[in-house]
Amino acid sequence: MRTLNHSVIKAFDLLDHFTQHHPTWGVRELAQHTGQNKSTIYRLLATLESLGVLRKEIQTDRYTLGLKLFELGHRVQLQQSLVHQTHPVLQRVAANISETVHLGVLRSAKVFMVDKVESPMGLKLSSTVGSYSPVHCTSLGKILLAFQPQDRRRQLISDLDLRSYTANTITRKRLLQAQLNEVRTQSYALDREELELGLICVAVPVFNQQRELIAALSAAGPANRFRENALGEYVGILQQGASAIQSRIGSFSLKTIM
Amino acid sequence: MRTLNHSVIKAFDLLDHFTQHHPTWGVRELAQHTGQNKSTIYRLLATLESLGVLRKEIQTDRYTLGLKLFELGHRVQLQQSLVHQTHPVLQRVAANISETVHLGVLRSAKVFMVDKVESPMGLKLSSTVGSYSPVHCTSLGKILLAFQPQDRRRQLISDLDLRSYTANTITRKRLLQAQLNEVRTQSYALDREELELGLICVAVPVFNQQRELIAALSAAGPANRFRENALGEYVGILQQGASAIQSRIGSFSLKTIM
DNA sequence: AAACGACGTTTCAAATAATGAAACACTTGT
DNA sequence: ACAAGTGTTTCATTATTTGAAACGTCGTTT
Repeated sequence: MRTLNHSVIKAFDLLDHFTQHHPTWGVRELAQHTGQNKSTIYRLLATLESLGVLRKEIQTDRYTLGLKLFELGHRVQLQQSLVHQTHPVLQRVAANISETVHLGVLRSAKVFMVDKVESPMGLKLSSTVGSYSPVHCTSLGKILLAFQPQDRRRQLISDLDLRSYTANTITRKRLLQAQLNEVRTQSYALDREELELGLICVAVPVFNQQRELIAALSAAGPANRFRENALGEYVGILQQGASAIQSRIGSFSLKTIM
Repeated sequence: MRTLNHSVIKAFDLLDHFTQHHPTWGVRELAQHTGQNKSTIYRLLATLESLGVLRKEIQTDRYTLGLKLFELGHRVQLQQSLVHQTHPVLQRVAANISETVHLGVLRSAKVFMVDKVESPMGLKLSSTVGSYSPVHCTSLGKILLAFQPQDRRRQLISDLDLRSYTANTITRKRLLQAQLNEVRTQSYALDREELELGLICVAVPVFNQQRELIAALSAAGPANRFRENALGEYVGILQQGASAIQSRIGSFSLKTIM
């Protein structure tokens, strides 16, 4: 049978607690939060620190993610042919559209940010490669849902938690379903301040040459800079980018990276 | 006493074998290379795969670094105020100088690439954030050595392995010593095809506001584009970037990230 | 000053999980 | 059909992880 190594699982479970939201942890705090014994947590944290995976702040005795993960994480990027191929396209799109551009894939029912290029403007969205966003209130997420095969889409939607972030967030599945149908026919998706007030995004699907959905490409910017009548133009630039990616990645499939 | 978790240490030791040079491993291969039992390796790899830390290629049954590390690695970057502060400066320098720009710090006697912005030119150096380079044959390395406190510098140099990469590589410690003295007086360092033929780099030191050496900033490009009489100009732009970083990072110290 | 509380750290016997040689299952090339 | 190469599973032996309690240290409160 498949007997996994529990210590290693525990270690990575601990690492997952170090989020953008909660970047530092003390021994007792983490022990209490995970329900484990504080000795165990202490030893695991000390081990991870000795490896450079965590770093202990000398003044506070609290732990943070360390450079070893930075190093390992960037080795992955290398081997990820996807990002390597798409980044130049994103740069061009960002330059043309003058807004922050993102590339996201679907991963465990969330939008996983694979790459971004920031807007040249002073006021811009500052987001995070490697982080997750909800699917139901982002343009990337709507694209990634809408172009899923029907049964997979149903499954995903039925498991969704339509948490509300702003007054504009879609919180009813029927409404989401309807909007996804619309997205599929018009081939682009919008997020009108549904995740954050003042933030508007437009996204289009990215297919490989077998016409399998690979990712979604979006532009995001402040609502007051968004010109309603220029929507067609935004979509056009994004679609141009999407097809540039398509011709670059060929028959690349998500199965080769996930 | 300090009793570390051996399983966790072993797991990260395995991860360190997945390098740019050798990105995939099979069970037996890795077992032989580490001198461990193949059952042990098998179970550790299976565990890491179940966590998304490794990914098993379905066709070959070989393992590669997975998206979980990509995710964790990018969480570190966030918390690393250094990169967050310096990236915009690097962008400006890269635009002004039209070459690939790097920011590196000294880590375990090697140059650790913290950030880069690629040249807008077609022909450019394609390097890797999160990787290590030798100190004795890179402009970044020479800066990071030259501006070390004297005793630390002696220690570092005495432990160095002056491996030869090209005919230009400095392989004698006396010569390196002499050049470092020169670097210190002129406040910039050169690498004239010492690591790779056809590649020339210029670097300057980056200090914090306490005048402690934090990092080195370099521009790298093809030798045939390097104009000898424009050296002063390159150095000027880099130094301008270095002082922009200095005023941004304030009293930031390497102790807070390493 | 002394007592307190909160923290990381260490101890040691008991409980548990990791180990490795061998057998197994499977694929690939001869 | 065979051989040689994979990854995978087994199970008794071995070594490690575990957790309650005690310890040392810091800053705050009495």
